Amino acid sequence: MFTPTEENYLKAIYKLSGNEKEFVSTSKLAETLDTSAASATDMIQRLSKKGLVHYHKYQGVNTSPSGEKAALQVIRRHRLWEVFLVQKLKFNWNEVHAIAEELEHIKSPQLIAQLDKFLAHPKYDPHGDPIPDAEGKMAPRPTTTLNMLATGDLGKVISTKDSSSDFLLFLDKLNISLGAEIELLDYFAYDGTYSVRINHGPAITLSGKVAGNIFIEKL
Amino acid sequence: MFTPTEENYLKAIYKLSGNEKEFVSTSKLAETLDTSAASATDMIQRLSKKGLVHYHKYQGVNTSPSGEKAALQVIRRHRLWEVFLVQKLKFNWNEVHAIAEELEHIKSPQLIAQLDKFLAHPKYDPHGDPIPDAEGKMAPRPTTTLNMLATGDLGKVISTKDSSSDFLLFLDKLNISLGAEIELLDYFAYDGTYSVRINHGPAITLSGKVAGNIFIEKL
DNA sequence: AATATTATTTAGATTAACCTAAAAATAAAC
DNA sequence: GTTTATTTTTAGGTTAATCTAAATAATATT
Repeated sequence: MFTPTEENYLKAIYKLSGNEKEFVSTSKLAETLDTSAASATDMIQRLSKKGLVHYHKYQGVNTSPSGEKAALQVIRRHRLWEVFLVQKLKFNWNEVHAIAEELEHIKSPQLIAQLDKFLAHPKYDPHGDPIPDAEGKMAPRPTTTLNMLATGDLGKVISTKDSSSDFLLFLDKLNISLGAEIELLDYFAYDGTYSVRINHGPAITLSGKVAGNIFIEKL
Repeated sequence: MFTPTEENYLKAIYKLSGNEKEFVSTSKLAETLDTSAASATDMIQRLSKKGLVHYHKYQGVNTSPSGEKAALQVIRRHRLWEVFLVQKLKFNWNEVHAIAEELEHIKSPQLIAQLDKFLAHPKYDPHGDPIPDAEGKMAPRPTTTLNMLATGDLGKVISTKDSSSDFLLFLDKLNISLGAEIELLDYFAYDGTYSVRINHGPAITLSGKVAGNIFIEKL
């Protein structure tokens, strides 16, 4: 079907282009995949020839319907493996991404079907990201981040926007996990920081960057 | 460390050279790995330069100590994944080999350590083959096959010599699984077949080929 | 609007893993 | 013990995925 590299490009293009199906620039894609712009151009052209992406020279790329379908399969596999690693193998949520990056390229449909069954058909991965079903359908990603709340609002952490190991370890240190309740006490325009209470604990300060990477369901 | 292809070659060389550490011919290796003799020579020379095999032009190859260690790690990963697939994901023993061939190349030592723990440190895979521990040590492979028993002997099935899907499905049909008790009733020199009783059931006939691929512990 | 800067693509090379065909070495046959 | 057949190696080429450097297009600046 597809090589692991092709799958990685499709996934990255799909994710970067977002809900609005915006066109993704070669440089953005190359940076995401930690490769050169020349390599990205090369692969984009290969994917374009296979009809997996829409490509306009110098303008950017987009997944085509078939490319999106392929990307969603990779994302499904990735997220199911992450659930397995955390729930069954007892990994911490910051350790699973790199391993799932490898596991996601094993394409046996039976394997994924049985894994999904074994995990009791999970709907979200350990970072709160929705898992596409076998047809590629999944729950919408949340849109509200902690920094969008008004002073005095109470919210529940439902997913992380950044799932880098560093960020997740930092959240661990702050005792912020999925399901945690966060009350926004105050906003300081001067340095863009937030004063919050986590699980009804003492007031602490969060940077704007951190607050912008925590998806919240308003309560 | 090693590419998946390098690992496949090391594993094949290790297995083909057996307990006696015999030298393996290029053609045998190429046939096993379903590739050309030229490709095999190519890879043998690469592995030799890296000190992973002992190689004498036109004579054959052998794993060196470092090559053997690498091969045992791959075999360990392969067999652990097979246990997972059968015990946890409920695959039949004939379906797991191909999938484990892919999973075995994921090298995260943490992943394997946690998987091993999750599976409660299994000593044997679903075909009865011993699983090397983290240091590469494992139980010896059995030596007695069903066709070595004497008339009237009773034995227990402890592993399969051939683990091809076809053979395993055939054993399923005969109701022969690991742990089954087999009594050798008679041997017919004329066509090399055996009359046996499986789990104290009715007498049936097995070919010499089948009898030679079933490892037995004499009871 | 012309020029400078940045982004993108093309050109040309490299590496791993393969292939076929030809050459060389070993083993088998007469 | 030559000759023939087989096995193995070498030579040369291909594809996927990468790279750097050069060329071209798009964007920003003055």
